[in-house]
Amino acid sequence: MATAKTDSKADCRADSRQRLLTAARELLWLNSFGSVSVDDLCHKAEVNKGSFYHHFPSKVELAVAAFEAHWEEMRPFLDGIFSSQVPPLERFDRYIAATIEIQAAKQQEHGCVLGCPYTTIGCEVGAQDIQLRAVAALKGERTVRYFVGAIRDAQAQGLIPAGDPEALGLECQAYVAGTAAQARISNSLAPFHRLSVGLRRLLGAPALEAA
Amino acid sequence: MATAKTDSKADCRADSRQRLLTAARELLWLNSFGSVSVDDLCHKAEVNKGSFYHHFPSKVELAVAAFEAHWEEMRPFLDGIFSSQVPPLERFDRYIAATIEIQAAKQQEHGCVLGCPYTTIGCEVGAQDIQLRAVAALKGERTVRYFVGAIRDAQAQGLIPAGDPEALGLECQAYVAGTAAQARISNSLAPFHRLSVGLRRLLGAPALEAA
DNA sequence: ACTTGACTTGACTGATCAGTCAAGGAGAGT
DNA sequence: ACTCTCCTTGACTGATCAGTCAAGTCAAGT
Repeated sequence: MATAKTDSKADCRADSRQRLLTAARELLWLNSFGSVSVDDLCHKAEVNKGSFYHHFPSKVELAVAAFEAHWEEMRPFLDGIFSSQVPPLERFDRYIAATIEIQAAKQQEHGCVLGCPYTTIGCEVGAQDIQLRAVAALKGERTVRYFVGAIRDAQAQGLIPAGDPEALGLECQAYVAGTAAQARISNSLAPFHRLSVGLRRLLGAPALEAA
Repeated sequence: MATAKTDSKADCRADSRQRLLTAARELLWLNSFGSVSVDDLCHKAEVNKGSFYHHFPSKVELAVAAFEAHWEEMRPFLDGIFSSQVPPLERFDRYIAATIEIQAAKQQEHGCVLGCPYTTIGCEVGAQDIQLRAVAALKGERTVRYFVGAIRDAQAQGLIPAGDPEALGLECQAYVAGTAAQARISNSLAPFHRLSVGLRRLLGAPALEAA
């Protein structure tokens, strides 16, 4: 009883920060940074304005923290997908499959395709907010890091032609990000389904045999 | 004198609509839709609020009109680049060269890389504004149309392997849009300089010989 | 000279914005 | 029982937002 009481109180109190992070992730993914107000975030998180500014100095800081928390949550999952234990080209396939799964779930939930929140917000703020743009840039660099590792292994195993892995990884990231943008703008999952074939071609890998 | 007087008056009066279109194009390209206010647009165009709402019923309508005007302005130029008289793969090279030129000029002007305004705003509004998203989608479709034509010709001439031109065109557009997003987020022209090599690989064309 | 209609002017409204603040509640350590 | 610190509450400020409006300007048609 004592512990239960303590827990529920702690839940009610200390979780408001966590609830704000979750609310930020959801609202900023669905909408844009500019169109989501602090009041929206507070309402969604069931938190008062004062509490918001107790935990975060500004809307930007909350967004940054939310994205960082999201990354920390995704990292183990992505580490698994891009593990050296997985055949290089299969890593891309798994990454695409996971992306489609996530996007389809979001579409089911919200009735529209959401795309990549980092790309969306990074483009939105442009040069206006250095901090947010840096977060988006960081997400890109991290993704490229996964890609480059897979590309190096694929080249070493002769699965794809030799070539600058860094440049190739950046190209792949651009293609994936553009696909997400295309999906959001056309409100369709179809672009994601072109990823598998397109990425292989971009990598210079032989096309998959028709199954 | 009489004509001069009439002209200058006409300039002062009837041009406010045009000035608003120009201001919208500049501000919406540099910033985001949500962060540009009607007051900003009026100030930039040197037009009063009332005049704004005389010419356009809302900020969205101005943005739509500005993008449409921009397209009409660009069309002859793009028609030239993607002319049937130009060798298919060279069309892409010319398109990329023109893109880099424009982006470099904008960077010079504003101190930062701007990317593609259609992709940026299309992603930003997402499902929030159907009208603006439709404009962004339309821009994508028009670009794909150019690409598909070039791809068909390239395939017919045996420059690239056979394959669904529509799907390939969409893949190319995703890659180009993603490159623009990457450029804006990383505030660098470098992604654009990877386009030429990457696009050829995505198309399945043989790599260019080192010159 | 008079009318008409397109365009401009700038003040105005009410809503919403980000961010502040003083006051209070509650667990934890003493 | 006392205090300390973390957290919450909700009203508040002043700025800014999109959009309205009545009054006026001006050129062109008659």
